[in-house]
Amino acid sequence: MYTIGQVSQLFGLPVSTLRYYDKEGLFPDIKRVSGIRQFDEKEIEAIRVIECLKKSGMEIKDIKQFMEWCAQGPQTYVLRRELFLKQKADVEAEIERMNRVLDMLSYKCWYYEEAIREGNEERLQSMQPEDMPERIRQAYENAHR
Amino acid sequence: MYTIGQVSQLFGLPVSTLRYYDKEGLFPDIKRVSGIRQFDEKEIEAIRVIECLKKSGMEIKDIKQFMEWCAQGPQTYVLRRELFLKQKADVEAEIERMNRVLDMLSYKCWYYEEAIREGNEERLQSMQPEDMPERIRQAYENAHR
DNA sequence: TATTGACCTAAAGTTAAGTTTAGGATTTAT
DNA sequence: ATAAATCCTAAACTTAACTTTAGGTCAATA
Repeated sequence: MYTIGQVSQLFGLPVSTLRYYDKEGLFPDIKRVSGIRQFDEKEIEAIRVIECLKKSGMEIKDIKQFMEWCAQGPQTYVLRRELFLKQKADVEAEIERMNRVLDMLSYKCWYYEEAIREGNEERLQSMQPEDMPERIRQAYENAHR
Repeated sequence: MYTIGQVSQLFGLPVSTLRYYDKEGLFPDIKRVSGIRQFDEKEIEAIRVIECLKKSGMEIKDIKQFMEWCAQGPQTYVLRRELFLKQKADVEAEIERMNRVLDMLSYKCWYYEEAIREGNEERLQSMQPEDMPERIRQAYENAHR
């Protein structure tokens, strides 16, 4: 239903990336008409899943494994569910880590607001957590443990 | 106060990585005693910041730039604050994307639970969002827009 | 005293995920 | 019918962030 160029537009992915994915086996049974790839609904959903699994930290070769499981039918449902459960746990952990990063960034934003106001870091550098505003102290302590 | 090996233990970072960071200019005025690096509180906090900025998507060369600003004193406070504000916005956006990824993963977990229960994907593949359980429909639609 | 363990440098090697290049074939618009 | 746009492959190249290797110094222990 779509050419590689249309899919490229649709997802904002370079054509070369889509060809690379195909070469790596991520579209195991994509159709071709005189050599030209025909992306249909199956491949479109595959791309959504690829983007999702990539952002969840999976490598291309493992995504390929998943695509092969899909081609193998019902006997791999359990494996596929396990995979998604694991990625879900990984992403939840990653979001937690990102929230800690956010706490560090919030603390640093506050720190430089104060430094700008005061013209130096003297007071800030010798400040103990208990002397910080409550919100900042919590961010600081979360980021520093 | 710490040797490179102790810092390596403390942060779970390979010694080679710490040397690499130093070579890339991330510890601009680390002290040495007869060639051996002395990591003190300043470098320890630098490593926490490096980890934070790296996870927020910054490259080593830009982190180096930040370390140079720190060495330049109060005249770069504003630049440093801008930097942290930008990274904070980036991380907030990233967390939003990760929540969408999580929605896709939740949908897929549900999908395979059902597929396992039913032994095939017939019904699931022809299912419209309005026929999905509410929680799943929302995840599906958030992941597919 | 000799050997072990922790430190050092410089330079080469690795890895993943693309991207670019070179050389064609095919399709679409004029 | 011809020119421009879009498609194709294979292979070389790129980049960031490390990691490994080879060769060496130095301090404490057996």
